[in-house]
Amino acid sequence: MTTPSPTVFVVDDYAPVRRSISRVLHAAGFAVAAFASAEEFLAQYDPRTLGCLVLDLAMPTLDGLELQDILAKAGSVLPIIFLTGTADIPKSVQAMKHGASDFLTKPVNDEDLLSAVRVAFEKNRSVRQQQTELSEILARLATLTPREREVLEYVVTGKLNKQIAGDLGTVEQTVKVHRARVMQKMRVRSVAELVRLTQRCGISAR
Amino acid sequence: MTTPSPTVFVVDDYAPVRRSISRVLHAAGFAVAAFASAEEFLAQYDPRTLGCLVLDLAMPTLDGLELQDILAKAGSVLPIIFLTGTADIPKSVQAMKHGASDFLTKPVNDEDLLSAVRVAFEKNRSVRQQQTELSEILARLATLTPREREVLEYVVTGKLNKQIAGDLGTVEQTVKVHRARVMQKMRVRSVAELVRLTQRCGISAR
DNA sequence: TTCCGCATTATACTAAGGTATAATAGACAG
DNA sequence: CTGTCTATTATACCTTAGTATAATGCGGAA
Repeated sequence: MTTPSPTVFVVDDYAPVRRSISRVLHAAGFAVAAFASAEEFLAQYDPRTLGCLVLDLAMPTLDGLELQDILAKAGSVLPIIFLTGTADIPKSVQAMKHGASDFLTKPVNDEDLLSAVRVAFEKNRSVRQQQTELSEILARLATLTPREREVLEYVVTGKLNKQIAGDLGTVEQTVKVHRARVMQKMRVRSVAELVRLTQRCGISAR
Repeated sequence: MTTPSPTVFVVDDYAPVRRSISRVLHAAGFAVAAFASAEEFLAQYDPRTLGCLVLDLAMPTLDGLELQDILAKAGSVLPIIFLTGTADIPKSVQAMKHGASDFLTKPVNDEDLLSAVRVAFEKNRSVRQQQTELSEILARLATLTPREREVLEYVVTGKLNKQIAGDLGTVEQTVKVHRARVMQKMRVRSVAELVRLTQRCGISAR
């Protein structure tokens, strides 16, 4: 299993634009993969790939905004740089509201494009970093038994062992055992660290 | 000292637009304050006022984007809904990147405007809510002595009293005293709660 | 100088958390 | 049916944390 290398995906139905953009990006040292339609891109795209997407707004079948929607619903965090030849303000605003990294107009200035791509790469790197940390935490959480998980939630709200025991209808010693396993499985050595971890994944919202 | 009531601020250099927009908003039950220029608005605006700003993009002296900049630098969280008669994509994108709540085109549909204003009001309400909570926490932090503050930072990283004492070059009992005062002044009863509070204001970033 | 806030230290005790060891019991998979 | 996982409980002991009380020293403000 090969990990795909960071790539700029270019999706535009107009071949000269694809070529021109690909050339500029390639000359700047980026790996580029160009597609003539959103469908082609979706068929090829490996979500694990780092990078960003340079996306034409107006395309025949699936347009840019629709692809943005599809990717978002699929949980993608690939930053999108839109390109458009038409001056459609509402669409640019919608794209930005939905999290587009940037929105450029054709003909696009080379430096603007490269700068946008660099920003997008950095965003992607940072989001992936956070995702990695989050999934590490979730992996640890997954090793907890239901009871341990329950105890965890009480612990991070600052409850005492005896209170937890009372609420769970058991005794303090039982709670201590679960609690010790929680600390061990979550790989922390203090309640403070535990609270930090769990804060990052929405636990303990009470 | 009267607390200003939630208001839609309208800034547009063209009187008919001001009137038309004010009328629509007023009819929908919003308090409205209209200004013919960014300067006039700045002279009158009380940052404590809740609401939002409906702002014309192109104006003679200070334009919309510049006002957005000024407000942002002043720490304003007043949501801005831009209005524009021209189809300038780069400006719409810049406005959105800089945190505009929405960006509408003239002539603006009444329902679009009202809906944008409602969204902006809600954003403002929510941000203010968070600001209030944050300032409450900061107020408590401000009551800590330098030493207590120092101890706080160690506590929320999960350090033991003896470790803290060692690092601060003092003894455990001293740390206990400071620690007790910290818990009292921050009005929490467990380390978990303390970590929660401090997480919200950037403390303990180590 | 005197009062007060701050930091410090000490003694003493209580409460709570953490660890080790061991045993029991139900559920479920092989 | 047997072994493993999970949950439970108990005993015992040690480490930390929390609290109360008291006292000392320092530096700035009145």
